Amino acid sequence: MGRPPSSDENGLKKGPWTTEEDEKLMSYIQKHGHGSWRSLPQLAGLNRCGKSCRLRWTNYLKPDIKRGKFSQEEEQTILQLHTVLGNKWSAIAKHLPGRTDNEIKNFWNTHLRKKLIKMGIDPMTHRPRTDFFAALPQLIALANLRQFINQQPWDDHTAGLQAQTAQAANLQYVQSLLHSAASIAASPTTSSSLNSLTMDLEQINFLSPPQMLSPSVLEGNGGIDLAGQVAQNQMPSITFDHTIGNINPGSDNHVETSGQHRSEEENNSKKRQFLSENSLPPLTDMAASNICNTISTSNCDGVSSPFPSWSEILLDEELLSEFA
DNA sequence: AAAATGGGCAACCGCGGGGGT
DNA sequence: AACCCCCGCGGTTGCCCATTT
Repeated sequence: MGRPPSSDENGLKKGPWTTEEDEKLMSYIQKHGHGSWRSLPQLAGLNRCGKSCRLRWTNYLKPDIKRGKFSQEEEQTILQLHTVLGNKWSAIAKHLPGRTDNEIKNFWNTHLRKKLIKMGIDPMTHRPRTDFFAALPQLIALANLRQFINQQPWDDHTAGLQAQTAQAANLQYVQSLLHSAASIAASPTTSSSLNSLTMDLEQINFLSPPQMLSPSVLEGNGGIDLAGQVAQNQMPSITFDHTIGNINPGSDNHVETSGQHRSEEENNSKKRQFLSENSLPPLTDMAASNICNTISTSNCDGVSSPFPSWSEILLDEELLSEFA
């Protein structure tokens, strides 16, 4: 597979095209049209197979081909169309004048796909990744960290740091669990998995607000006062506050004490609601509403939505840098 | 400064569909 | 109906260049 030697068994040239070859092909097609690709090379005086000529023409030499970086509008269009069409590059290319299927495919594989993966989104399903391997790095890091901590002869001065580090690792783990939970909540078939996840959350017994770990969080500056709570040997507890659709860690106003009687079912219901509210919208739905106007931010009715689309969020560089 | 690594892009390959005989 | 030819498509790979070590 891939690019073989520079000529095949018939002596036909392969590999990169020279300027001279390009000029021959261009001038021939401009004069005569391409006609039969099979017979074209001979007629044009090229030592190439017809297929190679066709590819060179359609992917590179055609006059209406737009070159250069993809605009944000084009990126959005590709993302939206990909949610509906999948890897139908030629179908996607029809909606992007001047772009070839090959160019779009390359752009997807080298940029957009990686962006989605970086954000924990499965590039094929456009949903948050739930597979074990997606969370593997966090799990390995957590395991290594635990081992490392256990091996260290901690003195008093470093005890706080140890606790903070352990908390940080736990936070990362919880975030990965939340990520999984969000997608599971979006799936109606996995209530048992949801239960096990919420149980996991209960066992860990604390978690961060849905923001990325930052020094300010660790220092309790605008986040949880982890160091303080650890120093007091307290664990912030989870509160599911659906009035703000968020988790409130540790705040006394929201802490559910064991004295407060709430049935298990009610708790589970609230957790499910939280997970559901915090899950990502199904991209296919977004696409279905946007597909009628692939570039505009308007809905099908022509009414502009006050909310950014999923793909718009994806393309927000500031937001992306937070995930980096 | 040199070597290693990674990313981006152009091009090739195999497969499948459509049309002609 | 069966076969062949041509074309288009999606997947994959090698080369080149930039960046990192």
